[in-house]
Amino acid sequence: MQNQSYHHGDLKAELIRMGLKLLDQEGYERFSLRKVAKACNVSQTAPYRHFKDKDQLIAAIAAEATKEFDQSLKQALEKFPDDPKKQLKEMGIAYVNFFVHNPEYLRLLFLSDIKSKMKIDPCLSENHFLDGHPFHTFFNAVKRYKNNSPNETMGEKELMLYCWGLVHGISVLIANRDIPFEGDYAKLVSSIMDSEKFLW
Amino acid sequence: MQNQSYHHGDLKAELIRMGLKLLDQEGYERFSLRKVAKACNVSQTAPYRHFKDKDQLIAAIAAEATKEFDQSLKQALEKFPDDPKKQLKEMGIAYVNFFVHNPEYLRLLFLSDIKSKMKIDPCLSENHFLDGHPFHTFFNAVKRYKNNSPNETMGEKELMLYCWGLVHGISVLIANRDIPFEGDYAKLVSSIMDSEKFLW
DNA sequence: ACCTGAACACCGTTCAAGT
DNA sequence: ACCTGAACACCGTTCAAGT
Repeated sequence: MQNQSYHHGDLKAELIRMGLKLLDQEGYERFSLRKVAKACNVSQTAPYRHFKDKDQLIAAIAAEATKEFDQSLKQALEKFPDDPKKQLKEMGIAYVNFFVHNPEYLRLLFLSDIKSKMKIDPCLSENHFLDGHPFHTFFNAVKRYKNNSPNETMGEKELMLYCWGLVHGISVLIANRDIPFEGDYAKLVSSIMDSEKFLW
Repeated sequence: MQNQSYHHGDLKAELIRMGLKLLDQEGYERFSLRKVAKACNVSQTAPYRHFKDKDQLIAAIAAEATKEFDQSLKQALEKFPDDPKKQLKEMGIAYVNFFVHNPEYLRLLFLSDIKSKMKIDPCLSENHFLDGHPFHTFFNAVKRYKNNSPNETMGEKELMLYCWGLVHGISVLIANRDIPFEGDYAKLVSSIMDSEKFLW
């Protein structure tokens, strides 16, 4: 497949791809630079030609995961192009589903000391408001809902914190198995999302 | 103060206390057994008399943090002994405040691989339903609210996931600075909690 | 420009040995 | 029973050296 990659300048992409894979398999806490290098069949110091340090590799991997995440959210929006409220609900469900199926991404994107890892890619860092960033995608959906719902009393920011906070919290609790309920989580979640009491 | 502790069997408590302090100062990712031992003026292997491995120390520290957390929640409940709805709201605010002021506890309690660290203390593990555990405290508050609100259409479990998820998500986003809003977070949060649209 | 191997400081953990 | 010191395997990172 990628037979022209080794020793040819594709190592950087290879490290990111392999890193993502190992991170998924072994978990964030057992992730190591040396393992990634070994898995790519290069020496332990080879990654330093492409990344300043371990944190920069992690940042690059996080940027990749962020891209996948953003795509999942956008995909959900497409289901109801004309109904901002349904869009918001569908996106919330997609949010939870994404992290339930990729629990290690939660640690990668939200729990690591990303502060120091943020400088490498526009997907991370303070430019949350650029297109391609989940925050941007999510916030836009919230704004469309707000503009379309004259009876909504909450402001955009409150709505954003409320909606994101809710789906994020639910994702963490379910993906991490911190909340000990047996049975069908999807049902629980969608029953929350469907409740007319809330904005959904 | 604790002059009779070294070489006297108090090392275990000392390790937990010092571990909590170092975890707060240096963060979960830079936490190390050897540093804790050195800070307690014992050799690097001394902790192994009291804990099977590093994870068991972390579990003991997490149990301590869990206790503090539970006390914060219970304290909030006492403000409105007769109003389950106000209690729930007040507890939600306390939840967010606790983690905003102890951001490292979020990593400790919810992001670490606690699965493997759970066997040491009743505060963790599957006995979420025992008294002394925040889950128990929170769930009871939800039940009281539900029993007192005949118009509430959501079931207990949905309410639990909804309430816990919401305050947890908000805690993570604010404590981690993942949501880039300038200004007064407390105001945003309490405006969400005060919204009559939601059960609060 | 890109990669390697030796080296250093720091980990977690085990084990034989001391009191 | 409780603690120490040497030792081992594994880290991240630096540096001189190879192509």
